[in-house]
Amino acid sequence: MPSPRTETAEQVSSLILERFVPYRLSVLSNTVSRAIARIYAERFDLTIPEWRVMAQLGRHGRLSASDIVGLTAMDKVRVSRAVARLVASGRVVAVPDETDRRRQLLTLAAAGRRIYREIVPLALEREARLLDALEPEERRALDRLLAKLQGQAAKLAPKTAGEDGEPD
Amino acid sequence: MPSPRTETAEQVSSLILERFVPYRLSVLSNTVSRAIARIYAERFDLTIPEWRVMAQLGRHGRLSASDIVGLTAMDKVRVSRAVARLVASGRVVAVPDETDRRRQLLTLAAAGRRIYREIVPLALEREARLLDALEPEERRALDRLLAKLQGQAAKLAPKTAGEDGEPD
DNA sequence: TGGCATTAGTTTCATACGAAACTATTATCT
DNA sequence: AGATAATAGTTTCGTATGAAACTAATGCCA
Repeated sequence: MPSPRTETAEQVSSLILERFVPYRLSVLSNTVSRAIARIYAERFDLTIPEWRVMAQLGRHGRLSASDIVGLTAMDKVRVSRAVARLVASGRVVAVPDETDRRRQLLTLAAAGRRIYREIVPLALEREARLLDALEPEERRALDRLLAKLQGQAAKLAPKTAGEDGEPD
Repeated sequence: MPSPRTETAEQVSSLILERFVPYRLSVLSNTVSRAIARIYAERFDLTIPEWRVMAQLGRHGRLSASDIVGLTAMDKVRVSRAVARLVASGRVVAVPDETDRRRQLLTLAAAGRRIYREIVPLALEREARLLDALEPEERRALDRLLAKLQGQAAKLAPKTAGEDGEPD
């Protein structure tokens, strides 16, 4: 492995895509996503946005859609659609908030809780297998790097400190 | 920052999305992507697949579409569409390969080379700004971690050791 | 109280995506 | 050579995406 082009922007005007961090992040993220999305899709007929909504409801109990927007870095359109499907499939219950009739309070239905309890260990196991490639110190380093990069990226990004989309 | 759940799969059946590495990778990748995609889109009316094709042609000179598939982790549908647009916009020239008439050999046209020379420094500058948040040793660590994780993720992934898609 | 700005959430619309099917050409096997 | 498999690349088709417009309810301020 040749020493990477890490010294700021030297090696002027030569760009090797395979070493370009945004590209590598994109490829990695998508490889990982596919591996994990299979669990949700094949075994539970869940999309990733649906899974994220369930994860938040499973952890926090009762939330409005906009709470979930704030928690998941998904935009409200995505959340709205995910919630609609979850309600349609009987995995989530929505009850109107009587103190603010624009809002609906969402909770996992029994079927949703059942699935949630099944998925969580599978998801954690996948994550563990991914991290198997790393030493313990490397995992801590990863944790720190992800946090730092996310903070920096948010500065460079436009309004929508978005989520899924197009990488590079 | 609480010590992360890195000890394999302890803390059983508790999943906090904000700490879940696949999720964090997804959010980061997409935040970075948006920041960078803006350059391509606003200033050059280029999509990311088009940019990737140009990056490979800019570096390697003359390639077939399937060469690019092999180099970019994009599937052939995406490459095909990107190439079609690049040819339509006069940025890439496609000439039939006389020794194998299924193939077309692609090169950057003059307009494509011009754009390529303009984009490369901008892309590298964005990358540099992202990495500004890291110390030099951290950048080296990032390089290593990305490589290791990509290797491991490829093992867990299905056939299509894909690219863009849906994260978590 | 009335009116204007906000917020919650949905719908519309144009675009991107990729699996699968398809066309055309080349490779391989007998 | 003739048939079958494999490869290059395109098209089809159903689905996902998000910006922008929209509906409905609430907040704010004079």
